[in-house]
Amino acid sequence: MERQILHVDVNNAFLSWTALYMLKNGSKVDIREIPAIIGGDESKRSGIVLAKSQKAKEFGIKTAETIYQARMKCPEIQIFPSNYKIYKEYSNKLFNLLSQYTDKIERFSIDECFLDMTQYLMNSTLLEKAQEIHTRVKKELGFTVNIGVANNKLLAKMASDFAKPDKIHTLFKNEIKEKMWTLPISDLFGLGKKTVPKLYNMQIRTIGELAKSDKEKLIRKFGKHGAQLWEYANGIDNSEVKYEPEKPKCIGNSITFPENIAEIEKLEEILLSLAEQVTYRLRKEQMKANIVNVQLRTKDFIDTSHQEKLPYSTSSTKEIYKKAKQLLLQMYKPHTPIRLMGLRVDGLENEEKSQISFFQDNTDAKQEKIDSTIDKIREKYGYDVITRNKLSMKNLYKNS
DNA sequence: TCTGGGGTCCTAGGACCC
DNA sequence: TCTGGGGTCCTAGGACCC
Repeated sequence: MERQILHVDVNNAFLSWTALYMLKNGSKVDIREIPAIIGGDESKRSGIVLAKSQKAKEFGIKTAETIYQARMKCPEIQIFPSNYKIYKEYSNKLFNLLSQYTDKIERFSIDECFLDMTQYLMNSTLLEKAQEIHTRVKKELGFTVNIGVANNKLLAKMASDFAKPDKIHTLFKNEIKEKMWTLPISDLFGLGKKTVPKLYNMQIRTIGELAKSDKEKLIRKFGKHGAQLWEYANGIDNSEVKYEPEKPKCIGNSITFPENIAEIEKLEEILLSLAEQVTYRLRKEQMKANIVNVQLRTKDFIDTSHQEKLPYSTSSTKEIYKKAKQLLLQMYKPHTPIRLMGLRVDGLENEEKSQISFFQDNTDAKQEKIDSTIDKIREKYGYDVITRNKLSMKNLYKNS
C-alpha cells in the first residue's frame, strides 16, 4: 500500500516569525512587506543572511550569502537579528497544530515537518488534508507554509520546494517526469555544490539526466552517495517518518572570534567555556560521551580537527576539558591566527547505561557534585551567571 | 568582498590482530 | 630477504542539510 506523506515548510521562517513578533509588540511595519533580512552580526564576523523577505529575494539576495553582498544588491535593505527563543515558540505552535492530524510527525528542523498520513486520512484525500492544514496555519497562526504532497519523504520534500510562497504542490509518481526531471541537478535534495561540477563533467545537468544515467558508474565514482542520488533522481525513497524523538548522537559548540586569536592562553580560556557549554547540554540530556573532538579554523579558512576516544564515558566538565586541552595543544602552532574554535563530544550514551570504568579516577563522584551544583545555579539564575568569570572557574576546576 | 552554528553520515588510510 | 588477507577499531577530513 502506498504511503501518504506531507512535508510542511514554513515560508521564510525566521523572517516571518520575527515579523509576527514585532507586530505583536507594537511595530507599525510588517517586515515581510519590505526588503528585509534576518542576519548575523557583521562586527562579530558572523555577517551572513539567515532569512529574507520576498522583496529582498526580488533583489537577488540569497540565504547564506554575506550581508555585505546583500547590501551591494540592495543598499536600503533592513537587517534584523535572529532570536531562537521566538522561533522555538512559533515552531511549537506549528507542531501542535499539525499534531491534530497525525501522531506520526517528524520534526525535520525548526521550520519543517514530515507527516505520515497513511492511517489518518479518514474519508479525505491527502491533497484535501494538505489544503485544510494550509488554510488553518495561515488563519490561526498568521504565517504561510508550503506543503509538498507525495508518496514518500523525498518527493514530498522536493514538492514543497517548488514555487513559493504559500503554495501546495503534489509530486506523485506520474508527475516526476514533468515536474522534477526538468529541474537542474542542484535542486535535488542531497546534491550540494561540490558534486554539481563533477556531474556536469559527466554531461549530467538535469535531474532527468541523472535519473537515466548509469547507476553503477555513479556508485564507482561517488560510492553509497552515488547510489542514493540515482534513487532520489528516480523518486525512490523508502525512509520512514521518524516520529519518535531521537537522542542526539553528538553535541558541539563552536565560536567564531570577533578577532583572530593566536595566544594559547586565550584559546585555552575559551576552550574551557566551550567545555562548560557542551557538558552542560550533555548532562541536561542525561547522557555521557566517550569521544572528544576539537576543531580549529585559521584566518584563511583552513580547518583542522583532532579527536580521541576515552577509555570511559563521562559528562564531567573537568574530564572533557582536560582531554580537549591536550587535543588543542597537539594542533596548536604558535603565531597562527585562529578564527574559529569548536568542541564536540561524540559517542553518546545514556547516563544509566555507562558504567564506572577501571580507568576512571575515583575523584569522579566529587566532580559530579561540582558539576550538578553549577548546573542547578544555572537553572535558577541563568546560564551566564556563572560563566562570566572564566578565570575563577578555571581555578575551581584546577583545585578540585 | 567576506564567508554562522548545529548537526548527520560517509570514506580513506593507518594500526593492530589473527 | 620477502612477505597474505580479512576483520575491526580509530582518526581526519569532507559533503551535505537547515
